[in-house]
Amino acid sequence: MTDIPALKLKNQVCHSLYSATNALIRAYRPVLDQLGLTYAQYLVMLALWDEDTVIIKNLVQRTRFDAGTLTPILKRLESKALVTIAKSSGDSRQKVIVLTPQGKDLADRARKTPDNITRQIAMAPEDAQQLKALAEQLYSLINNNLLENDTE
Amino acid sequence: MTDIPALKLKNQVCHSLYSATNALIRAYRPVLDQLGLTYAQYLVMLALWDEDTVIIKNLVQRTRFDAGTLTPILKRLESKALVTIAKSSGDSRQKVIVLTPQGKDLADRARKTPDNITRQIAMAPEDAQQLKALAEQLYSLINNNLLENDTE
DNA sequence: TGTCAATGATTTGCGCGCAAAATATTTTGG
DNA sequence: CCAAAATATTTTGCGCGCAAATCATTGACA
Repeated sequence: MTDIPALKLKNQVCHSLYSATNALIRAYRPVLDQLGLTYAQYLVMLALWDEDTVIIKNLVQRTRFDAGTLTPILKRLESKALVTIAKSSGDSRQKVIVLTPQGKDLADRARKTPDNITRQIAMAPEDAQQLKALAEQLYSLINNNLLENDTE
Repeated sequence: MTDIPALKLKNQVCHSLYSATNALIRAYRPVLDQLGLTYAQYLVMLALWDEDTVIIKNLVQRTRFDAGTLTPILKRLESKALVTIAKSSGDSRQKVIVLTPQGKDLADRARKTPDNITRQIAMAPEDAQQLKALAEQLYSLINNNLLENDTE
């Protein structure tokens, strides 16, 4: 129909990226179901297993989630008794997120998740690493370039 | 805290992919706003500009969207008068999606969108192509391998 | 030919993802 | 000190994304 190559769905990097990401999230679902976590909740828990007792702003930076997205995710993690959410004693605008003992214990049960997924998908490790590097590059380019346009 | 390298957020391909994809969608938003389209609606329109007068199942295959996701998207495109949705005269389980004249005209206004985004982000073309290829590979691996596990 | 499985699409319910607006608290500059 | 700007978080509203259930229609086949 429309013969503009630039408009062909097959030529869109964004479509490949989008469908691959969604497929990957679907692949994680049955595995994460066993932990009682959604994909987004899993990423937040990964961040907290790296370092907890942090304020939400810190999680926004490390997870790259929107604050408005994070608030309800943290509430769900709290209702599953994986974290506590408390006002900071210093700056009371801030809230401090701390893992509960159950939240810490879940790390043991989650230990095999990455290998599990990796084995199922069976992408060559060097390809996976390259994909990660290129995705990181894209993320940086978008943020840096959009930042420039804002401040100019 | 948890010193299991496999569980470190920094080591997760999925996190890089996820945040890059979301960043890319955010980058498209202001551009697509001018066309009155969301990102998902844009992908569906791209598919229809390639080939319209197709049934929904055909769009499910080409866009890689879930049918339950596509139904409301198509309704919104219909309410914007970009497509018509009609029962198939042959098999009346099927619905036929056809671009309206406005829907076709929008292709002209969308013509510069891909270049626009490409220039803004300024990723090296060979990197973008490699990213696309790796994302396609991941998509295929997930679908093929999960298919195998189902039929075994 | 009537029943039963298969197929195409819709609905339901829940959890994001995020822009924009609102709220509460702290910081800053006069 | 105090008003105004800045900061941290929450709320609101809309549009996905998708599993599961449902509905309508068609196909298969005994």
